[in-house]
Amino acid sequence: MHRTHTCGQLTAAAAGTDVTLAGWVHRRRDLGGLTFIDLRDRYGITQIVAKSGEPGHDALGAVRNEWVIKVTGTVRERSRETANLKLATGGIEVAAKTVEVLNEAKTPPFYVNEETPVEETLRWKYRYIDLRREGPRELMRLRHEVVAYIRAYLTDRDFWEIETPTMIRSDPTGARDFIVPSRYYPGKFWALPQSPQQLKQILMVGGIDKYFQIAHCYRDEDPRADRVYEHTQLDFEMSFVDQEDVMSTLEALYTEIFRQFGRKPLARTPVPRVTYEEAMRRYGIDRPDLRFEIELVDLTDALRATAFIAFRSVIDSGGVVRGLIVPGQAAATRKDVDGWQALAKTKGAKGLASFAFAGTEVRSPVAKFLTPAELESLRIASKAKDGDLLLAVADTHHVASASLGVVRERLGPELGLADTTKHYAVWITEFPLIERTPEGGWTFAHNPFCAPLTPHDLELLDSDPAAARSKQYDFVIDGKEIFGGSVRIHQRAVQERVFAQMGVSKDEAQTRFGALLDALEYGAPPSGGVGAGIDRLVMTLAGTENVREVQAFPKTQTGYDPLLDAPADVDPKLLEELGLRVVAKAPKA
RNA sequence: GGUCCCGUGGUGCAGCGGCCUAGCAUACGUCCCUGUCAAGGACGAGAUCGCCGGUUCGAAUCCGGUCGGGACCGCCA
Repeated sequence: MHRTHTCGQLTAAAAGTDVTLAGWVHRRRDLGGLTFIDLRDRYGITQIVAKSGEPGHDALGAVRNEWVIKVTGTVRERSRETANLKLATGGIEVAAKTVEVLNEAKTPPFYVNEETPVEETLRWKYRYIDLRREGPRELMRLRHEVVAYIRAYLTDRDFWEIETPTMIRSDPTGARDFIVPSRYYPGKFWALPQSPQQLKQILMVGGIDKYFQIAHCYRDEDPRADRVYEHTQLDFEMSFVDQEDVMSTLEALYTEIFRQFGRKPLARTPVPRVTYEEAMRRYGIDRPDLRFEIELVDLTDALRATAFIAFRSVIDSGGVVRGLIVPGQAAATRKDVDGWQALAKTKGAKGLASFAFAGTEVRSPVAKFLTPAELESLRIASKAKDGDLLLAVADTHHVASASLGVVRERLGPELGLADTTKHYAVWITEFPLIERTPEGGWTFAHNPFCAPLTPHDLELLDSDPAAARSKQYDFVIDGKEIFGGSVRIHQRAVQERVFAQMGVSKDEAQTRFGALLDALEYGAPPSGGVGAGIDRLVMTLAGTENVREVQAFPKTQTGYDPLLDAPADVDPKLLEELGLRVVAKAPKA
């Protein structure tokens, strides 16, 4: 061993003993006849000292920041005046007797010993230097501790951790697959899993009963601040359970995770539950941010008799007028409202009407189209207070709600409405089983294996498919989906019925999902589980908005790896063996 | 596929038509200094302002393109 102790370990109890420490030179303070070194490793910082004439003095003067050195010396208690209360080891120092340079270092491209911002690409290229910094290191620690906790927690409760392959069959469901060419089967391809969904259900058929995995998942879609090519999920499944069992198991786990690792407490436990229908009606979104309590209101009845054509026509055709109170923003500028309107339009709104309630007057671009009585009805229906602004959208219930929902999400941070001292968790339940595609067909709302909520919901596929609900449940914190899961369909006939609704024939289903469908015929137990993003969990715990911060070796927004300089060309011989020929070469290469 | 923002010594920022021979902080180098802990002091080296083209008497500064990065929409759990 190169050391007897770490740099975060020594206290006055060790005074007088000889020790050997090894680490990086964090900082050097050379006073001429007296030189100090802060020696750093993952565990902490210890001050090394040598006076003129003492054996280590010359060597300490010669080292530079980030050199790797090994120091042997005597632990010395510091006097009260010279102790450093900011360091755990600040009560002692090591008087150097010998200093061995294990490795010199070039001047680093950015600071290790300061918490100043550095351009991301540079950090990822020199991630090995970045990780020496306290902030990045502590995120790695947090991530490790959370994962270790999950493993221990689930192991204690009879779950088995089982690895599933990272090369599986491509399925054109959901996101674009990353694919890997096969050498034995030229022209055929493996796919990297977007999640181990089918495999974990098959494990349940195999009688594993309780399974989890810390699984890498891949999808080839354009990265964002909070999503990247590859992420890690806690994949989790249990047999002979219904929705309540899975939810209570996970709520217990996550409550405990937030209690142990969260910077902020959970605002409400047990975690409240809201159905999808209620979430859309009250918040206009299926992952509401409950750190602020403003809710959507219905204005249709207040305008039932209006002559204003924009509202009239919508109401006549069965639509609704929905509203959102923006507290205290009666003085909002045209520019503010335009910004919110642009946001509302991204969710399909044709426009966004605003009504400012100031004293007895109601100011609105559309005021001239409404009677005083109607304006008063709006005030009553929206419960607007003096100084409030009412935003309104007329459309179908879904479009009007969703449009105001995105505006609501924006208002929280923009107007500082959110209570940022706590985490606000909520369960969303009773999702639709299927939903309309833009082309007018049907597709699954979450994943194709989600069980109908009741037998009646399965029957609804024949009469009113959009009304059919499922045993899907999402766990949302502060407006972010932390995990989602469902109880699965465990009977082939039911699964095929759901596929049929989405226009997937029996043959096609057999081709794409044959392994799972076959398994369902050999005694599949009822089961349920979740896929829970680890990256997003750690982000939420740490309060960071950027996934790359919680990954050890991140890629850029264009999927480039600055550290390994990947993707890269491969040996043409390899292409030949694989039966591949590059037809078009991207200009970036 | 699209929109917006950014690109200036190693790092982080300022400068936004001539006053820039490009400023500040920090890092880096040399020297002084025996109780520092973001040590202090003195001196020094280091950038033709991402790249290409244009406008102009004159461009880091304005315009167009391009490359790279970031945020977002599309897409995506």
